[in-house]
This record gives sequence, structure tokens and C-alpha cells, in this order.
Amino acid sequence: MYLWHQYYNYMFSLSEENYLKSIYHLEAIHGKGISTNSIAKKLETKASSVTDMIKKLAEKEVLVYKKYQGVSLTTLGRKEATTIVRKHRLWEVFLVDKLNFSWDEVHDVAEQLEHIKSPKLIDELDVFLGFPKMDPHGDPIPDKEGNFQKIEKRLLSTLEEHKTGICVGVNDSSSDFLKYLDKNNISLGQKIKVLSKESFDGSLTILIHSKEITISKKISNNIYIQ
Amino acid sequence: MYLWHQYYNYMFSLSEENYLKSIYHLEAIHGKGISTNSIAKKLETKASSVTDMIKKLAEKEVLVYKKYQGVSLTTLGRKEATTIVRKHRLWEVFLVDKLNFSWDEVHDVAEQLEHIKSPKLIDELDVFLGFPKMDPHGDPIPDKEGNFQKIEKRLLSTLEEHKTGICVGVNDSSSDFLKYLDKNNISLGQKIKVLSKESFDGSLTILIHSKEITISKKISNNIYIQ
DNA sequence: ATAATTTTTTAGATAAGACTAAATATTTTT
DNA sequence: AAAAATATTTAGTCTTATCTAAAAAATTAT
Repeated sequence: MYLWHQYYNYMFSLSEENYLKSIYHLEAIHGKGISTNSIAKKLETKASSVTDMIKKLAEKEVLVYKKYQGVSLTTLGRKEATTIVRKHRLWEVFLVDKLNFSWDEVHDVAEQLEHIKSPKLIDELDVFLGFPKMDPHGDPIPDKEGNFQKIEKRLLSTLEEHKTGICVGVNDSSSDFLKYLDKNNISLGQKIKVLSKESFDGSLTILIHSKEITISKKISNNIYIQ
Repeated sequence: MYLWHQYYNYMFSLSEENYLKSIYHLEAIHGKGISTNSIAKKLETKASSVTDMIKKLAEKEVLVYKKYQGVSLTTLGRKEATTIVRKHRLWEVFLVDKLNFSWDEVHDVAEQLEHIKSPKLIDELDVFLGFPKMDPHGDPIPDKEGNFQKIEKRLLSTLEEHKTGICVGVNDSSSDFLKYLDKNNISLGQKIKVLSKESFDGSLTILIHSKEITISKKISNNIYIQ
């Protein structure tokens, strides 16, 4: 018997879970019908590997697949993916709130923890953390049933000159980006005022913590405000 | 690239870690020179699989292997194994102290959590839990450097008639055994007095919580007292 | 000391999940 | 509408970690 069957005899393998999660995130951005190539890019793997795996996942009825037409999650697949996202985000809250991790350190560890199989574990963790609604990057945490509140938010890059917003999330959770934000004192809940907008390259001069800084379009495209 | 390389690019695979841990535990009981068969039994796998794996682990210099002569961990191997044991036991404390798990529910989940790779995670968990010295079954938790205090303990089955001991650990952490103990109000720190010993089958009549119960030799062989 | 038994190792096979290279579809450009 | 470019799939291979069956070595019994 395969060793890891002892705790891996649930429905999905590590790889399968990662595919489901990636397709889920891609659907959230691009809607149904996710291309083989986009999945390959997201998972940093080859299109041929993706084809193999989506055939397998289609057999397990977590997604619908027609040759050359991309894939879409079924209700079952979306439920599974939501559970993984719930686990990922709850662990992130745990790491930041209880273990002194900073928001740029949590991603890789949560990426591992999200695959731990134990319904009791995740529900008790939810209780322990006080049923948080948001993870450290402002992303919503699905509840036990998979429901979560979709908050109103827009990109900082769409805010007009002289207007003010509150930072409520980030679009990129990479360590590099988050460290940049830390360095510039940008954090969740922070008030940001757009002082001026450079029409040539889209860069913004903003007021934050009563300090003026200039940020590129790429940065303002990865900050959500309300 | 293999998907799980993203968070699995440390030294040892899941299987390798499980082998190291098993050999470590077997050495603690039987000393150096662990047989292929005993490893196979412990891991519920085949002797041929064990031979393959120990060759691989010998190449990685975590154990010494000579054909037909069993294996012994090297200093490096023992260090690695100790880290896994540390992780396992710290997670058990977390589950019991913070997430309302009972001591019979923690093993399988800790078996998964022990493989999470993040030095910061485990050291911060240690801080968060207040540097516990024992896990919920009375087993010692190695510190960051791999050292742990070996506590004085003996099997309940070796206690003489009319003598009293304090339960400080169990030898079997299976859910079935622990549930039996719960049912009979036997827990760590509990005072146990041996009233009489049946020489025929080694069963004991003990006084616990001012109640008399009779337990088999098999039970008393799995309870440690001080 | 030989035979029987047990343990360990070797040889060859399998499954999951990745890969490369080539073939086939589809889409875009001219 | 044909050619070129891009996307997807197929075919065949590789690695890890397992397995079974058979061979070899070591141990135990006669």
C-alpha cells in the first residue's frame, strides 16, 4: 500500500487540489472556459501535463472538459476548490495573528497547510480565530458552507485625482510586492489620497501617512481601495 | 518542473521523512541495527520497498546500511528525525490546547502536519504554546537543538501490589487505547494504586478516582507511571 | 553438518504525475 | 481563402515510490 494513503485516502491528491484551486482562481477572473495554456502558466507546468490532468479531473466530475474548448468547474469542483481556499486563508490569519508572521511571509506556508485533511481541524481553527471574514491580504474567507461576502472594491489606479480611498486589499500576494508596500507604509485600512496622476505612464502621486510618494501604474493596479 | 517542488524543495520527501521517523522510533526501543523487516512492519509496507528506500537514504548519508545487517541512523539522520518528532508533538499540543481536540484525535492530523516545511513556523508555534516539554501523551518534545529531557518512568505493570504511582504517559497512542483510558478515567497526572495482581494472567485491580477497576496485562503494559 | 525456515535482496512491473517532441486544431494575418 | 502563427492534444519517456515473485543469504532446527 502506498504510504500516504494512511492520511491521503480522501478524494483528491495534492496535484489535483492544486489544479482545482488554480482553475477556481482563473474562473473568478476570466469566467467559464479556462484554457489549457492559462492553467499551465498559472501552475508553472506544461500544457501537455495539464491536458492529462484535466482528463482525469473530468472523470472525477469536478470539471467539464471538451477538447480544445477549455474547462469549467462543476458544482462539486467549485465546492472542493472553495474548501481549499477557505483553508489557505484561515491558515494565513493564524500565521499572522498568532505566530507573528508578516503578511509577506504567509503565502508559501499556507500553500502547504491548505492540503491538510481534517474537517475538524479547519472548523476548530475557524472557531479559535473568531470566524475571521478576511485574510491578511483583504481576501474574503469562505465559511463552512462555502459562502463569503463579496466586498465592494476597486483598483487604486481607477481613483480620480484629489479623491481619497481606504486600502482594503491587494491583488498580488507575492512577498516582493508586499515588502514594497511595507516599505512605503501602505497597509490594509490605510487612507490614500491621489494627489496627481501622470497621464503618460499612469503613475500616481499619493498622500499616505501625510507623506507624498509616487507609485507606478503596476503598483496602483495591484492595490484595492474602497 | 514538478509542482510540489515549489514547497518541497527541501531535503527529504514525505516518504523519506516517514522512514527516518520510523527508524528513529525503532532505534529508541531496540538500539542500533534495525532490520529491514521491522521497518516494513512499522510502515506497513514490503521488505523490498524498504530495501530500495534505505539504499537511497544511505546515499543521502542519513543512515548506514550494510546488506543483511540492518540500518543505523547517522548523526545527520537522527537530527532530521528529531525535528520531525518535534514537529509532530508540538502540533499535538496545539490541537489539544488550542483547538479542543482530545488526545485520541490528534495522531492522524499531527502525522500530516509534521511534514510542513517551515523553520519559522515550528519555532513560532513553540513560542505560542509556551515551550511545552511534553505532548498530550506524556512524550517529551525536543527543543530547537534536538535536546529533550528523558523523564523517569516505568510501566504500570511493574508496580508492586499496594504501591501507588502517577500516570505520566502512554506507550500506545492509538485512538482505541486512549478511548479505553478515557472511559476508565485514566489520564495524565492521575494517581493509580495497585490493589492486587493476578499472577495467572498479570491483570491488575487498581484504585483510580476512588473507584476499583480491573485491567489486563496488555493495558498495564501501555501505561507509564512515576 | 545438513536441511528447513526465515529474512533480505534482486529483478521486473505498475501507477501517478511530470516531461519533450511531434501531430493536429484553431485562430489570426495577409 | 490560404498561409502563418498559436494553442492543444497525442505519443512516448522519465522519476519516485510502490508492488510481486523469485533468488540468495542468514539463521534455526534436526
